[in-house]
Amino acid sequence: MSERPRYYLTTSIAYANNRPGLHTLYEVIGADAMARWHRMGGDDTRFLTGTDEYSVNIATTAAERGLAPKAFVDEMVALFRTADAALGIAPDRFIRTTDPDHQRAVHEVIRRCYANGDLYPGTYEGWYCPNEGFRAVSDLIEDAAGFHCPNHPHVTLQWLSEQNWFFRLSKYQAPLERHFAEHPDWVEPEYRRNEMLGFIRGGLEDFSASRQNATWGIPFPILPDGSSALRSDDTWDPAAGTVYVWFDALINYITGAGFPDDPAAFEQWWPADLHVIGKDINRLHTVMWPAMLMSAGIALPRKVWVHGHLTLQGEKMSKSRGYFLDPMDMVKSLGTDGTRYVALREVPFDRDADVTWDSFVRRYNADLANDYGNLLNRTLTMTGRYLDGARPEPTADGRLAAAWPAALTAYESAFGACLLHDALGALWEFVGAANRAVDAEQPWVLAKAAKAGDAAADTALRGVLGDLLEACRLIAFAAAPFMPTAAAEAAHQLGLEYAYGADGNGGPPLRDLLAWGAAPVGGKVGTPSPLFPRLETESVEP
RNA sequence: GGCGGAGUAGCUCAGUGGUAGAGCAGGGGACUCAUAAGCCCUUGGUCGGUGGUUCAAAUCCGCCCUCCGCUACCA
Repeated sequence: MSERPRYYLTTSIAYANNRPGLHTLYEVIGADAMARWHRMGGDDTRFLTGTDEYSVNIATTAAERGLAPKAFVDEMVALFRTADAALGIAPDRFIRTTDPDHQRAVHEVIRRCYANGDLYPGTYEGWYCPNEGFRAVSDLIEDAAGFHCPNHPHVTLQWLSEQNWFFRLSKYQAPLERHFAEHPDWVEPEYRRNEMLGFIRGGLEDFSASRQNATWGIPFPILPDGSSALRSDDTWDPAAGTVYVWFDALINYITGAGFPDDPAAFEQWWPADLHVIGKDINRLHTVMWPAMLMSAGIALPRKVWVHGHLTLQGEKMSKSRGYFLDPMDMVKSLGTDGTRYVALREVPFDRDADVTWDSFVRRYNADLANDYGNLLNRTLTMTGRYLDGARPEPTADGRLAAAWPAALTAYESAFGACLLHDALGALWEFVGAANRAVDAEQPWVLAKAAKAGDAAADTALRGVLGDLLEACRLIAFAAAPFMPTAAAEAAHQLGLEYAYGADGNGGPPLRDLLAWGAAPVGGKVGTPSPLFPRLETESVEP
């Protein structure tokens, strides 16, 4: 087993009922950048993402399209995988809840919870909207005619009851409160933690862990009398019902770590260091999931990070209503790295943000084309023209050498706090410093004097260009978790080796490369070519 | 309704007692290595409203207005 520190992080699994939008993949891009940061940093890293594929809704949607549920989700999952690839997302495993090992994991968790007395047969009753399923009374509209679903006001609601297995969440109120108290930063940002703590303190009800009549789901492995639902012909008795999606979906995180098939792997990877999730599923991850794990006797994840949502022109993204950004279209216009950058720079990772296509293009042009890409381009052009491409060494006492340590510290600190937008902001402060240094030092003036025989000017010129090349190198490598392809290309143009693989593994510990002056001595720079071509707003449409 | 958060320049936000800030967008300028990019300067705000505390309030307190989050069986 490896001696390196290990790091296991996950995204939530995407509901495979439609093709993916940027609002869904935003989280995966962020987690992928984090995974790369750890891989490049030398950690033994495992990054899990995937799809949530069961549920009554998916079975219904599949039927509407005339497909078997599995054929339908296969189609959706292919779209997710294509989009992931286009965005440069490199999971160590793409998990699907329809994977066979996930069913084994779910069954094992259920057996453990049952053995612990936390699963019992009961009856669930409530208002049922044929289009949306059971609805909380607080979500319904009440008028003289009775209750109505807010989204389907003309559909008659039914009062239904069904026989379900229940999970004894009520038993875990005190243990959860204790866990929140003893691990104050286990849910972040803090306001998200407080919301859930408030929810827990308000009292917890048991929740359904199975559905009686849903067939598209993992078979529930236990019959109401406690006997196994596995029949002699090796099939599961449908009378036991299926596992409720929200009970099975969360378990993917341990399936993906090797539970229960590979105890050695599970020992290595669990507990997860980080679950990256969206605010809409906070309760599932920070109330239900830890209770399930406690019941099954499994350690709790170390941290849950709750990011915000993207809205498009003030509207919740929704494909059917036209408020939708297709990541594939973005990649077409902004490139893989451009899309990753603007998504993570323009949307604060700790709260909601409204985005527009224009805001992305503006950000791309300002930060990538104008500031960073142009910095690299002008630096390389001057090195080629004034020094015949020979790469001079950076100085130890220039203004950029002095500015770098603080920039790196701010970058790492924001990254460690999951504030990815702030990390990029800190790095781009340094990009600005490098651009200001060009104008302050005026290498073209130095070059003219050097050509006329001024030895001091020649020394100064080499120092300035050495510093600028070093700044470009540091920016490229530091930004590599966000923009891996551009980092490799920038290194190539700088005449430097880029030893990391496509997923960020391999290569030296990134921290070693991020020291001022860590560049190899000597050599020549390559041919400059615009890294991020400038976009004209008018000619680019999503 | 309850609990929590927020309202500051066109946009996104920083600023917790001492004469209003940043980035982007807009305007002007000098330069020229560069992706007509970069750099310098600059327009622009009764800091949601109102009443108080204080020598002094965006900043503290009261009330009001607006917006947002959480408030369990879609996930």
